[in-house]
Parts: sequence; C-alpha cells; structure tokens
Amino acid sequence: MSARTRSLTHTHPTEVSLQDALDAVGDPVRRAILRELAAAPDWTRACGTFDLPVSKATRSHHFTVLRGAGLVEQRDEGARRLNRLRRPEFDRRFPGLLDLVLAEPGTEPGREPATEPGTEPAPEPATEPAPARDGSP
Amino acid sequence: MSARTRSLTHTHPTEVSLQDALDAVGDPVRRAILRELAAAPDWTRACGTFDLPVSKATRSHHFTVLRGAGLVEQRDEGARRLNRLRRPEFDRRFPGLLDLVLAEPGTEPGREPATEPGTEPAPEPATEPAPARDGSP
DNA sequence: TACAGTGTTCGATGCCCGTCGACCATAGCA
DNA sequence: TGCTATGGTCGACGGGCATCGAACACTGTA
Repeated sequence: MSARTRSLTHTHPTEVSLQDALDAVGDPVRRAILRELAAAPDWTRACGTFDLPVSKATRSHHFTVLRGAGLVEQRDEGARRLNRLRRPEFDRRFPGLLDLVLAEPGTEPGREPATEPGTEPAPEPATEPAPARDGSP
Repeated sequence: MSARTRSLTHTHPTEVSLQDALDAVGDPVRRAILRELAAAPDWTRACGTFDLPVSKATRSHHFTVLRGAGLVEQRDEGARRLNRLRRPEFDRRFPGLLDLVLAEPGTEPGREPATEPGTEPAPEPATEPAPARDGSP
C-alpha cells in the first residue's frame, strides 16, 4: 500500500454528527458531486471526472469533507482515485437526508428550472390559521 | 392589524429551496429552537421563552430565518409573538429532514452526551470492500 | 402619561469556510 | 529517465453569516 493510500482516512456514517452531515450536504458543489455519483455505478467515477465549476484544489477539499461525513468511500486505482456513494450506510444513519439531496433538481447544463421548489402552492390550513383570536367577534 | 403584524411575512414550505432549508437547519441554535418548539403545543411559546445562549437580537434574527424557510409560523398576541412549528407542511416538502433535527440529542442542560452519534459501530461490508482489485492475486 | 415587557432594526465586528494559484507527490508510459 | 495525468497540500484571500450593543417601536398596565 502506497503512502498516498495510507493517508486516506474514512469516517463511518455511524460516527458522524448531524451537524457534520448537514454541513457536508449544505454546500451546492458537494450536492452536485453526490448526485453525479449516485447516477453512476460504484467505483466507476474518479475525482477528476466530475463536472464542477471549481478548481481541482477546491474539488479535492470537497471530497475530503464528503469522506469525513461518511458520504463517500474512496479507493486508489493507479493514479486515479475512484469513488463510491455510501448510500445504504448513510441512509441508515440519517434516513431521508440523502434522498432529499438526490431528488434536488440541480443545475443540469442546458436548462434552468422554471419553478424550482415544490409544485403545489396549496394554502393548506394546518392547526389553526392565525387570525381571529379569543371569543371577541 | 398593527404595522408590527403587517410586516410579518411568511414563506410556505412549498416555496422553499433545499438550499434554504439546509441553511436554516444547519445552525445549532435554530435546531434547538425547533426541538423546543416541537415539545410544546402550538401557539404556546413566545420568542422570549426559549432557552438560548444568544442575545435577543440574534434570537430575533434566527426566528426570521426559520420563518423564511417555512419552518415556523408566527402570530402576534399582544406584546408577545407566539410560534407554531409547521411540521406537516414542512414534512410534506422535505420528508425526513425535520425528523432528523428533532431526533438529535441536543444539549440538554445538566448532562453531556456520552457517544453522540449512532449506537452501532458495525463494520458493515457494503458493495465491495476496497482492497483486491482486478483478477491478479 | 409614564413605565415595564417584548421584539425588531441597525451598524459593526469577528470568524469560519469556500476558493484559488502554486507547488509537490505518485502512477503509468515512451 | 523524462514526460504527462491525476490528485493532494499549503498559504492567502474574500465574502457571508452569526453575534452583539444600542436605539427604536409596540402592547398592556399602573
């Protein structure tokens, strides 16, 4: 094992705090990585093959954060470093969180989202609207 | 309706982006507000009744953010401003996210969390460990 | 009217983190 | 032994955001 591979430290999702998970997922570049990673089979994407609007220094930084948050597993393959999304482990630790990220529209090159958020703008009265308080008419 | 109440603008969860939701939930003070709010019936907690380690100026700021993210609904009740957690609406827009926040240990005054993250440190082999590549023995 | 309680607004400040260029390390190949 | 490709490390920079005190606005009450 090379010194390069030896310095590759991973964190299992079970040892990740919610704060760290939210911090990792809070960056749009990192979410783009996760989505692109989820769309490909495991161990097929190297770090440099991602379409990101940042330098390779920043790219490397983001992968370090994702690794530390238990979201990505990496393995050296010659000069390249292959990635795998730790979906089942992370889902067990933070159910639903990764699904939200992967379901996000994202910024696919070629078209801009018309109405990005949810589709139904329903008024939806919840427990009690808000106006009309105490018995006075 | 007073000018105070008139300037109270709300945002429905359906109109909130994932980025804004994660930003809102990414702050530990705001998560403490959400947890404390979930533990009480609707419209029973005023902004000033929360146990928070910040000034009232910062407190007011956090409630503005939570309102803008569709997480909290507010109503003026005399000099006080009562709150309600928009749980069903927010859950419909971001399933699972609020559950993660409310399930977080948080920093209950009086004891510190021993092992904050998950309970099982299981090794758990996922798709393919990482070592041993291509057919060469 | 005066006062106390509640909450917002307004600058100012400090810090964290995303970003970059430059340089270095390693793997594979001619 | 060079050359290229991939990727990490280092220091520096900048912007955004959490935080604060002070001042202001509103409500209810003495």
